[in-house]
Amino acid sequence: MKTISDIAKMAGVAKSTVSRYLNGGSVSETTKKKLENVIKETGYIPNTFAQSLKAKKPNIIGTIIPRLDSYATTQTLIGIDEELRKLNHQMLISNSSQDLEREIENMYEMARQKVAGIILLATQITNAHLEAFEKVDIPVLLVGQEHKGVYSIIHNDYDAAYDMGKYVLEKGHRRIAFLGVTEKDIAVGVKRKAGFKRAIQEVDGVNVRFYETTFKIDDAIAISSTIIDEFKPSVLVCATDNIALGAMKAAYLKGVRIPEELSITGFGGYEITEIIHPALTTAKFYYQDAGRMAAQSMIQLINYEEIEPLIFSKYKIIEKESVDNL
Amino acid sequence: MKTISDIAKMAGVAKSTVSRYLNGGSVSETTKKKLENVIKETGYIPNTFAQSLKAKKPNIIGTIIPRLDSYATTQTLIGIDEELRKLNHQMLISNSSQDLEREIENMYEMARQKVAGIILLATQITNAHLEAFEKVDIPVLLVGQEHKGVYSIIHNDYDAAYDMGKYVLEKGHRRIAFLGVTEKDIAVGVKRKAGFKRAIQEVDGVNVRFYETTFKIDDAIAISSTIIDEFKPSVLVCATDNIALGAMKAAYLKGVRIPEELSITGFGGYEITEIIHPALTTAKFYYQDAGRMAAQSMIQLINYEEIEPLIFSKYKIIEKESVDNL
DNA sequence: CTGAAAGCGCTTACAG
DNA sequence: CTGAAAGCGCTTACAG
Repeated sequence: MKTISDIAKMAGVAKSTVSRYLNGGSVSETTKKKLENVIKETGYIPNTFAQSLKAKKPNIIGTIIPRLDSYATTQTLIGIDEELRKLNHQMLISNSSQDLEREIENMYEMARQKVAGIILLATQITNAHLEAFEKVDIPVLLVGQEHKGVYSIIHNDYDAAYDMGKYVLEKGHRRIAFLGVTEKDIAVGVKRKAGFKRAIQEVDGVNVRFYETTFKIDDAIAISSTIIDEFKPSVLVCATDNIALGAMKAAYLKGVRIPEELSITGFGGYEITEIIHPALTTAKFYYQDAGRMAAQSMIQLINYEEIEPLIFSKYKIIEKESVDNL
Repeated sequence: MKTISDIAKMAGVAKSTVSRYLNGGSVSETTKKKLENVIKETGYIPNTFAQSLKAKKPNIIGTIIPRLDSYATTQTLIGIDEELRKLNHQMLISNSSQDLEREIENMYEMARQKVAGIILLATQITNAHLEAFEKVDIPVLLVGQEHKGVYSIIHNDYDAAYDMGKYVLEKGHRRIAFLGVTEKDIAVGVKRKAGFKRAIQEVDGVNVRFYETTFKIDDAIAISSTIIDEFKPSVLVCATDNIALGAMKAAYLKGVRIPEELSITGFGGYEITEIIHPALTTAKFYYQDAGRMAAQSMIQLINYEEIEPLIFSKYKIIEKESVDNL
């Protein structure tokens, strides 16, 4: 691999001249031509490490994700990536495979690589996280979860769940199962349940039961099957679209018709929910938008601009065919 | 931000001693303790750029992807990421958003960032690609497409399509529509069609028509609807699972029952194909495996070991409910 | 075990 | 417009 010195030597000029040429400084036409040729011939590519060592502000934003095989994650990444590119910044992705320790390690690793800031698609915030936020000494922005003292962009889980609760009640459902996830996940496990609960509490005569599962479709299939047998709800409100897909599969396997015998709802608004039949009624979150907002906010943070500590991304109840009007 | 000099000064030792401590060299117990404390207090994080400038072999492998919102892509990435981690290497992802020029730029950008090698989840290989492969002067490995003179890992599209063709023929189908994609995509557009065609040619009395669509579900819905009206095939062989999902949606919208009135098959083996009903018969590709193989091959390449120029990833016809036995 | 020094490949004032 | 020199934050022989 050629270095700037090689190029300088070959062109018969000083390193600094090459550097100036590369960075658009003032260079005479003749040396410009010479350099152009030498660089083309050699296929010279500057070493970013050496550049960054001297350079001004780094322009790489680190994004840490819990997993890659999730619609919400990839959509958010697309939003971040596109917006950062517009703002002349680069995105570095690091996957922690749902391992909280690895997530922490990744933060330190990124700090070492001198990213300008870190966007964390968060699931849980532990003390080790808070300590890392302090130590890395660069802006950190959470997406999907909020935490006191940390800039956060969240989906409006509570309101969305409240609206979803109201919606199924309006459709006449009174025997309702809610299939949620662990409360360690504040956004999905706590907020969606709480918003839904509040809607239920505003109405009398509702028979509601709460269940818990994981984010995995297979687990959702299994427990949904049990719920259908045990409780026979008229509607099954699922905390994510994937859980809802599992519930639909369970219903199908048991020969229970949707929505005639069982209504099902989700949260997320994954593309697939519109393609399947019956299409799924769900609370759609705008992940790409949230990603774009995250990118913008991060750029503001690294420029020392003030931003809101807590930003809500919007949502919408998408009414499809999976809920029966009783 | 503290540097190694600051730490050295604070601990009253030389920079080299700090460096040795950090890299597990021999350091006395006392200075070890001292350093430990100073580093903990200051939250010192070494600058990777400076490290890499000196360092031996870089351990970052660049992966360039055409898009993020694709099951095949994310699964392949997971495989690469996991395997690289095992082999003590890091993955850097760069998304080209289906823009071939950006793909090329990303290659040069990665070379500049001194990645050890580049894994390209390829769609098309142009001359500009070949030129970039030369210039970056580091190992390049294609996944999903093959090209003479370039190390490639491909799914066995041809054989899979041949098997799929045989399968639908065995099920008694003789009025067959094949819904493919542009031939610019050698793997999906050319190979899957060619393998299928060969199977068809081995049997007499088959009425087959070939159609073309994009990778987008919406386009597949539209054209499938036309195919159903115009040609009334007994089976619609789709070049990807997403296209098949679109076809299923089209059938549903028209009230055509699957598989009784129309059989449908796909390629890919996306998770969702098992969840929907009827579950989709498809040629499953093992994307995570392919990703793992890519990671292993890349590590061999950067260590100057010999590898096969063309490696096939395996596949399997997954028989589900979407094909009728006539 | 420890330190002084050279060097990795760049950039950036500073002279000329 | 151009070059010599210092320096970015590390690592790595080489002495001691």
